[in-house]
Amino acid sequence: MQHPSAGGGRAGQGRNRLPRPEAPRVPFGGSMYDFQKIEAKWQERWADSGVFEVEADPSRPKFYNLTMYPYPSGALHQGHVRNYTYGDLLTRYMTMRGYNVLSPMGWDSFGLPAENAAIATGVHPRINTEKQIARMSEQIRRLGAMYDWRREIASHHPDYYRWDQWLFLKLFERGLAYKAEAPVNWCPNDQTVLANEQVVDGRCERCGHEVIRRNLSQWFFKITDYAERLLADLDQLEHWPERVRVMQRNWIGRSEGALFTMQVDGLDASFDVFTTRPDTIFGMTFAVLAPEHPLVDRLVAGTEYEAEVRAYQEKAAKESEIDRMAEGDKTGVFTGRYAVNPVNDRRVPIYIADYVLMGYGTGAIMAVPGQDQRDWDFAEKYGIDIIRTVEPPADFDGKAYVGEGRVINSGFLDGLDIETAKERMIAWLEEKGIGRRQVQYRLRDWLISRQRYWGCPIPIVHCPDCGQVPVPEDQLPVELPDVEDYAPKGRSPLAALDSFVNTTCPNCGGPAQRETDTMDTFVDSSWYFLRFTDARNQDQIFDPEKAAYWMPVDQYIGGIEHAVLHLLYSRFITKVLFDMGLSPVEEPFARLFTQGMIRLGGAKMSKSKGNIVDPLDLLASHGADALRLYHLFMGPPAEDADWDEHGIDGTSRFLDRVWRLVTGEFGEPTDREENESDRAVISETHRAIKKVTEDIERFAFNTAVPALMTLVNTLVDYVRQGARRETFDYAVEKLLLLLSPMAPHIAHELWERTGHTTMLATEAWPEYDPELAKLEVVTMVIQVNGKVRDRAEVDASISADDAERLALESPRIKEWIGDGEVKKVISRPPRLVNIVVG
RNA sequence: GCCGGAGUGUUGGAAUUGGUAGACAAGGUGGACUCAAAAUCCAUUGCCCGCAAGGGCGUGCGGGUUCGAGUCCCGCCUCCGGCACCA
Repeated sequence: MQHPSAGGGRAGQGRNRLPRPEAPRVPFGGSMYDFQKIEAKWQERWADSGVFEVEADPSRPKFYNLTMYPYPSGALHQGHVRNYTYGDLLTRYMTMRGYNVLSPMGWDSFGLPAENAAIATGVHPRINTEKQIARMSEQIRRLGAMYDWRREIASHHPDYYRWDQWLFLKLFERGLAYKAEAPVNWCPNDQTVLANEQVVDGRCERCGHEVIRRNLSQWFFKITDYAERLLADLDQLEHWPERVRVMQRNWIGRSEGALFTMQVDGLDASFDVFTTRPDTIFGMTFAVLAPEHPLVDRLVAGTEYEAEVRAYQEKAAKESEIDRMAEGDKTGVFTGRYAVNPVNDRRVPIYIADYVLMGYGTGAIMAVPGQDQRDWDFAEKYGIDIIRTVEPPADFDGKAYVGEGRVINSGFLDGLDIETAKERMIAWLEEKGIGRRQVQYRLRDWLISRQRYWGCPIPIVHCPDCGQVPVPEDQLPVELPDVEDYAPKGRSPLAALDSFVNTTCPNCGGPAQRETDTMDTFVDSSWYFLRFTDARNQDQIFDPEKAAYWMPVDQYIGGIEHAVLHLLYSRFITKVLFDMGLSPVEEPFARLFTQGMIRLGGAKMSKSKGNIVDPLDLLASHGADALRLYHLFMGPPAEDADWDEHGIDGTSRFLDRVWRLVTGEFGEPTDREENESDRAVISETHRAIKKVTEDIERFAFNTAVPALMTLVNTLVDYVRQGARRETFDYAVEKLLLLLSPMAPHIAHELWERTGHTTMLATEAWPEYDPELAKLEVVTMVIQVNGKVRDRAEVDASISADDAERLALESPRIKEWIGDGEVKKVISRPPRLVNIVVG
């Protein structure tokens, strides 16, 4: 079973496994160039040249350009095309700018689709996966997207996942990986547990099935230890989209408040509560425990309330998240016990209710209906007292009051503003030793074990005597064995394989059993960008020196769907590796770009909806350059875009015009004297260089393409009207340089056909001359009272006075002024003069 | 509910700092070429009035600031996304 990159050969080795379709396209007239042939030719040349194969070289400026590595589904879709088109444009552009550009590609190749296919067909996921990888890498090559394929990685390969296991052991050593029993999210369809991040609206992020809650013993990564750093460092990520940072901030969910202990009246028991409103403790009229709270049993054992409480607990346990939230109306039951409010010794009833979640804070709350709408709803329903501790405004007619105001009914806090009262109360709690200041996060630990086959085995041995024993590093990788039956039965298929499970304890040598769960595939992807810096290293996860040169990723491009999944996990793991002294950076991705989705008829393209526009068909009918160019042209890269079936015809026509322009079909230039029209062409060429360069820098590819179209339209007119050879050749040369990152095949072919012996990809990006780029003559608008009434062609360097004079002399303007009085003239040469008439 | 983003021709979109609204495409219409069609080329294409010259209106809605607002401010509406019984 050959790893896709095994042998370390050049990209050429795997090429052309799929036959290139014959050009079935109805060409636009007889002049259509043979893009199929040209694409094949240049893809081979680029691969053979090794231009995009790079090494760390501290003497040169680096640019690490990364697109999110794909799951090898076997079929390239438009989202991939958009992604790789943007990425490749930058690879080529930055290469021409003189950077040492690292652009690697790999495969996120563990995961459920391959395994589910295996269950259906009986074919081993490895066989399927590697077939898909071969197909997809071929398809990516056909886009003309260039990568350093020598660095190709695939997460299902033991050379890769042994470092997943190594990483796991390092986290285990540091106390950042632990196994614990907890209520977890279980997807009955995928037959596995899920991390919180992988549950969306109570449903499995993958398959959409409703998730249920189960108490299971699972492996976690302690990402909560890094909550504060993950939150604080978001501020440094100024080149990330604001909305991704907001999503992560929301997800981490930091809140400040106080934690304090309440005694249960008449029982030697207490429980802690967290509140963000310590200023309102005097208003507490009841307390609520989550149904799963461990204290509940003791509260009700042997009392008349026991039966009802147990019934409620069972009901809550059975309900899915969706059911719980759908109910709207708050429910709960009284436990028959009272807690003592520490600030005034008031006895308050203790309820259990499912609106209090075991997973957040302490799983118990003080309830202050006067200042909390949820508590108000509950108090109203169960007839519990309501005490306001913040004075609402006179005109307030709502229920719970959560706004600003003066504190009332609160003993020593009365009269204070809320903020001061909070501080005062925290100080009081600390002084009395019953509470303290507390920062609480919404973020939970990352549940990383999965009860599925096609993933990285967790390198732990369970020994009856020694407990959890890590597999020694020199015994890695723990290889994923072949199994007969992939179907999950509530536990990993590996558990059925005695030869895998039964082993000896690395510690005492006694009989022991292997952990049979596999790791979440997001573990694989949380450090792959570091592996790319040193992908073939057999001795280390990566060489820190190489990582020091390449990291951080300068530009990361991918979908928004990973805003709080992959992008949060990667930040966490990078910080851990930083703390271990391996990663040179704490933040892996300096710049992040999240591309919009491609839709068709307003809906996301998907196989199930049957609204797929297959890029492979377009590669055959219009070619890679036209396809790439249309993706660039479609709209702002960050925004969703609707696929227009005619759109690619437009970019295809454009390329055809370029071809005919350069090959002389619109006319041949001549050797004549230079005149005004030649200087205008030079000037426009420089403006195009300026525009395209600036637009690429600001990720405005959708306006960079029109800049080239405009230049081409001008050059077509120019050559038809009799171009001067020297000027024409100059403009065409710049045009091809500018076009090369966007439509590389045609640009390279025409570069060669215009007599260049160098490879376009390694030419320097053109510079523009600001003087030449200036317009000599511009259209100045003349307004009267803000309305355009006349226009004049003026010298671009016209003075304000001259512009004003010219405007006032215009016969049409004179007419508009009539006998009105000119009160003011605003002269903004050379664009505009506005005459204010009273 | 809280937070973030967006509303511009028939369509995708452009207008980077307040200064010609609609670049560039797509689609439409008319024409040239052709036996015909495709392709290509030319013209035209925001709405209304007008034979024309020209004029009026126009960037979700209502106000405001300004000589001048798609752009800035205030108040709404609609859509998209995130978080949400998180104490």
